[in-house]
Amino acid sequence: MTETPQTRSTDAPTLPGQYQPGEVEQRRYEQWVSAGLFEASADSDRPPYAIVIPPPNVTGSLHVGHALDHTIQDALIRRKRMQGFEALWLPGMDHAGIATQNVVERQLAGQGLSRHDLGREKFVERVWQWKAESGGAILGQMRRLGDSVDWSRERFTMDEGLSRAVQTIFKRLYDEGLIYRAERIINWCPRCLTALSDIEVEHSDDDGELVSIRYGEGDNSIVVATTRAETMLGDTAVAVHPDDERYKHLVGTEVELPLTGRRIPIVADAHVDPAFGTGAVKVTPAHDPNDFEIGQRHSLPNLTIMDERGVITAHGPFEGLDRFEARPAIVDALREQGRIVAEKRPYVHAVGHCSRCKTTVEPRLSLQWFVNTGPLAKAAGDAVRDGRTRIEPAELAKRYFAWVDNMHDWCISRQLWWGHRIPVWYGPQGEVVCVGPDERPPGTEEQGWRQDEDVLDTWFSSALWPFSTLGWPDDTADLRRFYPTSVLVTGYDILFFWVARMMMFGLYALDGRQPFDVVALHGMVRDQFGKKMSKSFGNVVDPLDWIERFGADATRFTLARGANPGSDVPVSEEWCQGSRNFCNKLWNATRFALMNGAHVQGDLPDPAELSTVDRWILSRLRQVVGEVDEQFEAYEFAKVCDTLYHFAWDDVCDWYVELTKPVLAAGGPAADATRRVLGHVLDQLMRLLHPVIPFVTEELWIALNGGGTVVTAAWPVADDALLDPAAETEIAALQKVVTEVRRFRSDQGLKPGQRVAARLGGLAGAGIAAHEPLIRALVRLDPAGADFAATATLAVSAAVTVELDTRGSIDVAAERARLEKDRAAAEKEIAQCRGKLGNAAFVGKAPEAVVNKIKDRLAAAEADLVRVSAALAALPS
RNA sequence: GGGCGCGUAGCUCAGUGGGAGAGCACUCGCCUUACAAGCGAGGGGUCGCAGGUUCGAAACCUGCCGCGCCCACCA
Repeated sequence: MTETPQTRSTDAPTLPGQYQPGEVEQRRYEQWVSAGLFEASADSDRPPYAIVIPPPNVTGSLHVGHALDHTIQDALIRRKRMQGFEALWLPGMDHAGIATQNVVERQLAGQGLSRHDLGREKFVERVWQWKAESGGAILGQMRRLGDSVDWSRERFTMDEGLSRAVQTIFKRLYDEGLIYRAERIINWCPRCLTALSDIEVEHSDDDGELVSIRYGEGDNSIVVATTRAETMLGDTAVAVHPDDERYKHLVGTEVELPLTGRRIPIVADAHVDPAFGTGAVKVTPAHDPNDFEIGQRHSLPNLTIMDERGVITAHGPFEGLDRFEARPAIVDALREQGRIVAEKRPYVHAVGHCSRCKTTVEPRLSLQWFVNTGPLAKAAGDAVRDGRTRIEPAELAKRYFAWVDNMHDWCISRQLWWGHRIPVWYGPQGEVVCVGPDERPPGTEEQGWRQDEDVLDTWFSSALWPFSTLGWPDDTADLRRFYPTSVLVTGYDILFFWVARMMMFGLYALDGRQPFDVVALHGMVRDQFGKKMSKSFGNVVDPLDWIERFGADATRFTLARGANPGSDVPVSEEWCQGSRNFCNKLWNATRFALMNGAHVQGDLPDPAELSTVDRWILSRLRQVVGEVDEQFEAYEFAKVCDTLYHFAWDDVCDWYVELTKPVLAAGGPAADATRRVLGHVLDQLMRLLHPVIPFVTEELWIALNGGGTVVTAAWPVADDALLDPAAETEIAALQKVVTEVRRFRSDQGLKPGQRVAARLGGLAGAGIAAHEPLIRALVRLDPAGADFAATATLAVSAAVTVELDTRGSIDVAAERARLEKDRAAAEKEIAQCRGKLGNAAFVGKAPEAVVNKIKDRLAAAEADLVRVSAALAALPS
């Protein structure tokens, strides 16, 4: 890429000709932090506005999805801060139990070590080391992004205070019977060697094979269908539906289980679907959740035939085989005995995988801790139903309800070392004691007491985040002031993982007070074709890379500009370049202002003393402030960006700045007034854009104001006194003339610099007579002299005509083609409007405003037709 | 299997009952003294298909086709 700065020697700039973000950003960020601008106070009298950051995992560095998440939060926080709220954005990180442990275990594996080689204590020490490195990198990235977080309140889920919160709520739930220990079938990862909750399991459709196996002999035999033949070693029954006539005579009898010699009963259970397979199900209570339920109902033994690594432990020829080796081996053995009745392969069915390592999950019977989610989930659902918490966009609330209304109990114990250890001690006499945060263990190891080896699911501590970070369980000033937090910003992908659980625990711990008033959900960052980012695809964006090349502002603007509520955000390098260009546009507009002596000085002049052009831009500004406010309140960040982009680029740069040039050049009081308006408009524009692109706006705002900081400058207020419809109409008419003349010049190949003598007619009729000098300046028209010889007459509107002396022949054919196109368009419009107005049903039923609009359109089209026809007739042949 | 959503310009997406839009890409012309990371002008869409409701449908309803996501213990 060759991007050579081009600075003109004729410039005497206050600012360099191009915006260089790198230099500005780091300097400004350090200034903001050292000035304490991001620190919130718990005892100011401003209204509170608080956001707790979704704590990034300490598993690595921030990706572009975090950059999106942070940009949105920072924009919300910065705007509220400017609006005079006591704005707290609380930063922190998550220990991310299984994920982080996996990262460190992989590092160890690189050295040929396992965590067991180090032992629990050393291993945990090692993870803390990793946390320090990774966490440091993350904090650095947040600074580069410009996150206006309160660093004095940074938290980590394994801080002492947060660990106390964990222990406190565990004890409370335990004492109330909402946490219990039970032997259940849970999701087990044979590679991570730990239990997983339902949501840590991803289902995918995998190829398997469905085999039908004959159990027993002759008339008393029964055929079962299964995709998991290897578990037959652990079968303790066969189940059929109670109403299934085919098998009624067999219920209560026993069959011999092949390969084992064991005899197992045939039971009737309503769970069985008679229409599926053979209508008979092998029952393996220790290795299948449904079978476990059946086993419970029929008092069947639970026969475990696999160890924690998925290796067969049942005595016999298959002992020692991995579960995936055992399956074909057992099918082969059964086939040799002639017991395979039918095979169907491939048979596609849903299989669960560990969300961390993708290993196929094994249902496993084991003793684990659970949260009884019933009452908690009910409360979490109700809080959204009754509006205490609002989900944005509202459509996603359906997913939330579907989840909380059907929640299973939550398995919270993990056979890991990195995390909050379960605060339960077991005594020599079988005692079980849950220890509260300020209590001592009930006895020593020497006395035969030992603490539960397991740690808690990482989501247990993150579920407390909105209040543990504010000091709960203590009644702190922060908690009183900032809870409930104002809004939670996160991706829809963790609506269940995290949001629902924060709702459950927040409502429980704080007596029905919701953890946040609003949940604002955004989507995932994708590439420019809407494809998911993945390393194998090579389309992953590193936010730091963009920040270095285009600036943090450009990166943020690119993300915010794609952020429609709840939907995915496509980004590309080209778009980021466009954002960088936008920042540069702002830079140069300000540079122009400063070069012309425009900066912020006192209050605006009275509107009566201002030119139409000045009143027009102020009116536009007023409208933009209103729109942006609405869009911010609706979390429509893409629209905020779009509105401001077009206001800045189209209205301010392309029109207002161009219109001010002749005025400024002329000097005098008019120029003074315009300078003040230009300074004001840019000042307000920087404020409006500051939440999204904080750095460049700070730099330019300071340049315009001669000091201070936009970080705490007041957010613009929509002032109706600035609305000026008359000025807007006038400038629209002016724009039409200018555009039309430019169109002609372009079509005719007239060089942009070439001056043309012209006579403008009908400006007074259009109410823009006063703007004639501006129009002439913008399209380089000179007054017509004595030797004026019109070679083209442009009919710009019904009123306005422009006669041009091009001193040469014009391209008549091109102009005719253009006019005929216009005529066709006008005729079509006329026919359409007349059709409508001739329709009695339309005129009778449509609202009057709509009918009037059609009438106006018809009148305009008719006038257009007259004008175009006249122009056509006037064309030389 | 259940649920949700999407299909509008080459690409990514706004638009949700009354004249088809934006950014990027594309074409043409320009170093016009803020900005070539720029300026001006322009081309391009029977709004997935088929019915229906309505004076009027890109939008509302039904069906179909195509795509995506979430949830799920049918072996």
